[in-house]
Amino acid sequence: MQISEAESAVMEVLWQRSPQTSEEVFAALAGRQDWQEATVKTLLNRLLNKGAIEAEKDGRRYLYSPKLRREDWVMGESESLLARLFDGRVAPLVAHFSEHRKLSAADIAELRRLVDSLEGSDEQR
Amino acid sequence: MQISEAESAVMEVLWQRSPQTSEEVFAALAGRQDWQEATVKTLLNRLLNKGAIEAEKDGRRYLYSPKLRREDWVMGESESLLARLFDGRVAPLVAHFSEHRKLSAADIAELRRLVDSLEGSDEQR
DNA sequence: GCAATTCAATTACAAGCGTAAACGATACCG
DNA sequence: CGGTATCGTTTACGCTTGTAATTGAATTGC
Repeated sequence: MQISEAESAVMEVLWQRSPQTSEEVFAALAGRQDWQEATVKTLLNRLLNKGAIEAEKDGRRYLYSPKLRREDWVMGESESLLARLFDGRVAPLVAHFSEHRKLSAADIAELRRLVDSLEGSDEQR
Repeated sequence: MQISEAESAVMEVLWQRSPQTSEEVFAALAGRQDWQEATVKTLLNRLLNKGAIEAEKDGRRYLYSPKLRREDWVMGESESLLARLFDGRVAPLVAHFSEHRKLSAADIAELRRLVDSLEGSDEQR
């Protein structure tokens, strides 16, 4: 499921809360993206055709909800990036950030806590 | 500097070794991407226009070299993904992978080594 | 020197994307 | 009822991308 940049902004709104009408989505987007309402409608339609969202009729309007789960999308995007840039593994990405001094002490502490907890409940076989 | 998917395949070849002629790039790509030579030339030209590579005349042909550094490109792509999906931080990405059981024991060990070494030489202020 | 070859540069063309306006059906107000 | 507002649907349009073929300039083999 290929979601474009603009489409993903709409998805984020629906992931936050759903179902929503196109007008609500438009309102939620205002400020961040200053699109015309027509633009939002186009994006909702494209997402519908892709099967990323679904629409339920409510009187004369529609209520839109995600079908694609954010989890799955995030995982897909992440794995794709890791595959293309880091041989598919997470550690080299972390290493790359550290080599470029992009890790704060807080980041490192957070990573440590994570790693600690992972080593605790390991042995997944 | 925006590099498309197809263009990045060409960049990877040039990052591996440079300078190279268009024919060498084409040869290096064969198998992975089965493009016509014309396609490779188009991509080289687009990269030239974008300023991502440079060409040095060598008789009647050109030798192409990267101008954009892989490091910088990788960092840009990575930061963009983190910003869009993980609030700009690395740890949540790692957490997401672990929650979805995408981390092998080897990955975890590698992360631990990394974190250990980072905590050693810390205090960057 | 002229034909054939070889490069790079130009042009092509369909699909996807960002960004909308226009259209058409329906519902509501008076 | 008939005009008007309100939705969703269709159409639009320029830009990028993937994928090439064509053209034009230069070089090299006879």
